[in-house]
Amino acid sequence: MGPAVLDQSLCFAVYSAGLAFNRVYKPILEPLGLTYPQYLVMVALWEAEGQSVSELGEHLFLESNTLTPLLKRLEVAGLITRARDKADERQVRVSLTEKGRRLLAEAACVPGQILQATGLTVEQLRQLQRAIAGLRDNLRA
Amino acid sequence: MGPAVLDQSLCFAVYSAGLAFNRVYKPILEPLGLTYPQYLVMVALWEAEGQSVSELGEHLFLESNTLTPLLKRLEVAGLITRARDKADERQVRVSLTEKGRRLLAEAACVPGQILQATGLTVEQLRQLQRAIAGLRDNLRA
DNA sequence: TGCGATTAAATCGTGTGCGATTTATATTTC
DNA sequence: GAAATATAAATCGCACACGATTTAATCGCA
Repeated sequence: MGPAVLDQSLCFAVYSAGLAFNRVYKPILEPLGLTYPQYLVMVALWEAEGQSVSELGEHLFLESNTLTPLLKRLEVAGLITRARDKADERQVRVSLTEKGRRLLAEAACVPGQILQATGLTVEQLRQLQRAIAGLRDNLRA
Repeated sequence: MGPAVLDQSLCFAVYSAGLAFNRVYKPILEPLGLTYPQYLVMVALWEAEGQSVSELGEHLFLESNTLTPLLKRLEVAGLITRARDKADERQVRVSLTEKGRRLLAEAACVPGQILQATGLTVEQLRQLQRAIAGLRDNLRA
């Protein structure tokens, strides 16, 4: 191990950038009553309502052991409903409540605030996003 | 929210890449008996032994509420010792045990395995590391 | 010198992540 | 069509993260 190994490690950069993002999101999402993973679920549902737990998991790279408790908290918060699929009762369909739909308007300003905090231009951001998503896909392969 | 908002979001890319890294590290670190955050602490200590909890936290971007329990687990595992600083008893100095020092040899192959999993060249990796570390530093500013 | 302010860890409660297992439903296969 | 298999969620236990508070030691300054 040479000097400053951590400082030069890609995985640590990703890890610590994740922590930093979380800390930036926290005060922004707090007025909405959401944690960052909960916000991700809401974003996924604003895009496509009625997804099953597995489908949500495919989009978020999470499984039911993480999603089920999180979804229950969103349900308690009155933002979503969870109901067994009539055609296949193994699946649970997740839908938005009216309150959950209304939250979209309040959340509209979030991406802009985050963009500002990154200190990047839109073009830099797009490029970095692609590189990191590619890295993630490599890691998952 | 347009289509595939998540897929185009930088923060989600960082978040999901972090998850993916964690999953790659898990089976590699399991034989060493370490989690990824524990591995980071060990790397920091292999670089500089005798750091206080705060100093470790500055390197890892963590605080005592996270580090204290983690360090206690490393202590129980026999890899480190924790002792109050004689000159300033508020601080706790973290040192390696002989077992902790020996683990460095076993961990030597880890970075190579990770590099392989990223599917990147060393030069691509270095560039991406710099970009993400820069992003993190912007977010922390 | 003494006492209020500061600093360093630790503690506590909540919310993720995830491996392993369990439960319930659907599908396959004989 | 019944038993074996497969699939979807849920459950459980453990280890982070982190805001908020507490405890203990040191510092600062009148």
